[in-house]
Amino acid sequence: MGSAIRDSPEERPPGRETSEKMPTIRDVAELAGVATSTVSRALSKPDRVNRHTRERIEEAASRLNYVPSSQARGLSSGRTNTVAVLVPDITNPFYFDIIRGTQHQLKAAGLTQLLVDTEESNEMELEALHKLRRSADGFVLAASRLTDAQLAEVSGSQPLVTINRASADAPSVVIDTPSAMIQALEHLVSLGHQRVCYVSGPPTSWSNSRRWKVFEEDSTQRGLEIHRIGPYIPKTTSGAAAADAAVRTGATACIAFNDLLAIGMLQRLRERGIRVPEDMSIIGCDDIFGADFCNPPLTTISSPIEQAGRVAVSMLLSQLNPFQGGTTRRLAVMPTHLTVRGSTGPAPGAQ
Amino acid sequence: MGSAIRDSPEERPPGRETSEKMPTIRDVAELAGVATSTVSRALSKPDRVNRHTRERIEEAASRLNYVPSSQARGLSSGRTNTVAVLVPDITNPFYFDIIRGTQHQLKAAGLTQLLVDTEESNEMELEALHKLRRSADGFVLAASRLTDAQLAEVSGSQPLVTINRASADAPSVVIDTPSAMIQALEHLVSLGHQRVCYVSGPPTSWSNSRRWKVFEEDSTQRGLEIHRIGPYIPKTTSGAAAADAAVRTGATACIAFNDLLAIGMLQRLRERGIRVPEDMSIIGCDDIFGADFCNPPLTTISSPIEQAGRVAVSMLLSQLNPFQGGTTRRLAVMPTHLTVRGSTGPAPGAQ
DNA sequence: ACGCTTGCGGCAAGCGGTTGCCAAAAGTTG
DNA sequence: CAACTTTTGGCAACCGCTTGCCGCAAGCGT
Repeated sequence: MGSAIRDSPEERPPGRETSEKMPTIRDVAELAGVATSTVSRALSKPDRVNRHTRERIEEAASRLNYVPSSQARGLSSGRTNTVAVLVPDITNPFYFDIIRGTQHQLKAAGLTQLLVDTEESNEMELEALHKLRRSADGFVLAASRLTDAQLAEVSGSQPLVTINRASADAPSVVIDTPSAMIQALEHLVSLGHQRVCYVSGPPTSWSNSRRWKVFEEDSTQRGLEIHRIGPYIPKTTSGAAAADAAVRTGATACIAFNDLLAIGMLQRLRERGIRVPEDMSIIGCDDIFGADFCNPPLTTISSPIEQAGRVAVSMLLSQLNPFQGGTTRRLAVMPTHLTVRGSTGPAPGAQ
Repeated sequence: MGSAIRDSPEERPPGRETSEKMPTIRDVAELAGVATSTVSRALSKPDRVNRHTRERIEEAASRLNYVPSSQARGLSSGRTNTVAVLVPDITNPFYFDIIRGTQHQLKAAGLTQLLVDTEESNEMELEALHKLRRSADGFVLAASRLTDAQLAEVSGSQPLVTINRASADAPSVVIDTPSAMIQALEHLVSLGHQRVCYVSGPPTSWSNSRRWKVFEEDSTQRGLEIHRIGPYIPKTTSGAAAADAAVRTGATACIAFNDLLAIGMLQRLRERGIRVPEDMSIIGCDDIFGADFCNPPLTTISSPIEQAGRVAVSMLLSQLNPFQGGTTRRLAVMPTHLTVRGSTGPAPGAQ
């Protein structure tokens, strides 16, 4: 852009009929007979301009079908009106719900969402954070794979909130799996299970370690025999290997890192003729799409995932506009509970 | 921004320690001892600048941790390097796969994806198209709910490609359900079914009418007794009503608009003690996440959904850069096939 | 050695808005 | 009616980057 030629203002290059030039703020100003600055103000700070003038401007704008360029706006104002949401795996239904939540809340605030799939990779996450620095006003990191140090550093330089990843350095919304994990173990124990197994997910996942920790502590306290297998990639396809390993441990019940893994196990066990829940009970985590209609329906730890996404955005917003009331919470804890379905039952041989 | 004060260049407003000013192209130019234009060129058209100079610039850039502002870049170049993808329902697994496909291909091309959920609404779709005109170089409309006229108009003013919505006015990638629909009916007939029912989806969905049309024609030709129920919102929750209605028609087999509906029906039928496939066969459409592990596993029409997303982006790209070889196809047809699982079986009473 | 093509880098004018400052207009007050 | 305050709208300087046009200098052919 930016030709220095200004000789014949009416001259138009031939061709290019595709779309007549888009109207700019200048066009609106001209049509309304005011300066561009007035148009700008009329549109973004309505009180700063006389009502009559404003109406004239608004009419001109709509007559021209004018839409301000968010690019230009961002350039001069410094804000992009965009929030980037980073998820480790866009195909995982768990994140779908988060995405839905963030999308909803962002739209309500008039911001646009930039969705990024980091493919479970620390590097990609870091890179995205870096490259999008200029393009987003803030970030929502769902299940960040960053190290504590990285997180601290990033958080120091740009507004961000994490989901399912507590940190002293960044505001977070965490899903309170521990309490439901205890409910899950309670449930298993009451069904007579003595040998339980935790099927673990990604080693870099904060929730994974958190779930394991609670599992271990609580099971130990209850005097259960505990096993741990994994780590597995949290997809249904890893479920087969997990199922086989689980069977070998001799456990009668498994709690899987997430539903995807649990569902994969269900499929494999069925394939091998191992009955669920008669021979083995399975509990998942998250209550994602599909957990209610798999076979058998999955007993799982339900969490208000979508709400978590919404809360995350709210927290981010209050960080971006420190005024507007709204205490800037550093931590939001979302409650969870055990949803009992068909994949858990009495331990084999229990009376 | 844009204070007119330039008196004391070193003066800095107090506070604002959050993040030191981001480096601009100017800083890089200074550090490398060249003009900003040279930096700009070194970074975007590497051949236009001497190798030695380029290296010096690159080093300076990385030393400063420089990331060009896509906003400013877009403002002057006219391109946003962003493509908006509009889907009717972000929570529908079908679109997940599309999103994944587009995201993948866009990233490969160095573009960013703007995801928009239009909530099955014609108005929202139109509005998004309008508001994002300036923010995106092009659009991918998945299962557009626009009318033909609207689509024609929009398509005339901005680059766009549709998925599952053929149109003379816009390039499209359509999933060839018809051929698989015939496979499905063939499958049912060979199992002895005589009375079949189509469970329809959104009336504004092009694929819905398309599927119904083929269903009707082919069934008639085969001399089957046909029924049609609906329309239903394509979610599992509508499946219950659909199942009840289907049972009342007396049909022994149903083909549902999509898997969501089919899965919902499966659940309801099970609840009512109607066995699938013994008492009734169910066929879905799309082969989404979950179709393989529901109970019973769903016989469905599989489509290369993710690939459709990828192809759509490719077509859009060749529209955006008319050069770069690559015939600008106006239509891509994705093949489909019937995947037989457990939800279909011999017609009740058939020998 | 000279005119010419080429390669490389700089100049500066924008892109389309926003916003600090200011002055004219309008409203208040004594 | 003059002096003073408040509105309201315009001016113009950017925001950070791209790009058309130029000019300088090195490479070339004869």
